[in-house]
Amino acid sequence: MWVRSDLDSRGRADSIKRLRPNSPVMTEASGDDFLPDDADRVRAALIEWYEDDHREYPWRETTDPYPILVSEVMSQQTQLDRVVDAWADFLDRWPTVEDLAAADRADVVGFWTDHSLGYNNRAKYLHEAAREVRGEHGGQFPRDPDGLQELMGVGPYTANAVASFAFDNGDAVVDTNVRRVLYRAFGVPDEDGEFERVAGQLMPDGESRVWNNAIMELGGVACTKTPACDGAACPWRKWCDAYETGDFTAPDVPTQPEFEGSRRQFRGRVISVLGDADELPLDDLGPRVRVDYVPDGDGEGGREWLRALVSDLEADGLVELDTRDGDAVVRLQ
DNA sequence: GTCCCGGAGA
DNA sequence: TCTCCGGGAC
Repeated sequence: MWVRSDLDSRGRADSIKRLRPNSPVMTEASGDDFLPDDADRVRAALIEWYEDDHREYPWRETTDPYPILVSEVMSQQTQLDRVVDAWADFLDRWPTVEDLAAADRADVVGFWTDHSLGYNNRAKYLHEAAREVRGEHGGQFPRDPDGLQELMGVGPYTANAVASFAFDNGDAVVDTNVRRVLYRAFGVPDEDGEFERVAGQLMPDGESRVWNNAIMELGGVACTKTPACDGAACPWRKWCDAYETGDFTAPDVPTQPEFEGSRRQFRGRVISVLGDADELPLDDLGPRVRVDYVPDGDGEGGREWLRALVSDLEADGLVELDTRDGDAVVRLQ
């Protein structure tokens, strides 16, 4: 059974908010929060899932902060595929932070341009950061997020990432992937510093390296904009609000496109989904067609909305809607 | 994601 | 003055 099937995530968010302001009985450790009661199982499940299998990137094989910083800066603007080559070339040319600090700015910017790494301001920042490490830190990177964040071009995100991956000494990383995961799984509201607060509470103490890798991997391969819960064997399915309700809305998932275009788009998606799943119940098809599918919803994105869409496709001779045994099953015609 | 700038409020 | 926040640029 669902541990929290009686709770509505938004209603819960509201009640939490009323309790929170400076309530003396509310402490970080009070446990009254968005997380399930068995949060330790949630943590263990994710780490196990990550360690069992994950994408491999060369910068995950080092704990040297310099190459890690380079990878983070590059990743902020470029698809990971392109970063892999550029990263290797960059380190080939400037193997250490001292080498980079000694380089001419124009060469670093030139490298950025030659490798199509986007806004060359980043190259400037990276070069400047290297000089700060040399000049203000004796050639050694700061080992904590606050120290790292003082480096040019290093904000809260990158500071935590480097502190985590290099020194296993970071706080919970909060990027759009993590926000999406927390919003969907536990109904964490998109307001104030709620993501940061809950993310920090969820992260196991002193395990920032594996944890931040794992939760970002989750958002990167399973809890994607169009979710792949089953395909990626998401370890949080039994705790996940969105998996339970079928509502995969998220802060970074664009809301409905123009009505006319959307209908055409959804028709196409139905066909595409059915293409690699021979037949699907209506409610399984729904979430794959639109992330904000809610079976019980009565308007756009509800079961009846989907049934109507499928009926049109059936009339066009594209799909088959089989309602013989109680629930409707859709397949390609 | 980070920086910078301009406006609002203390 | 100084800090916080939104908005835009890179």
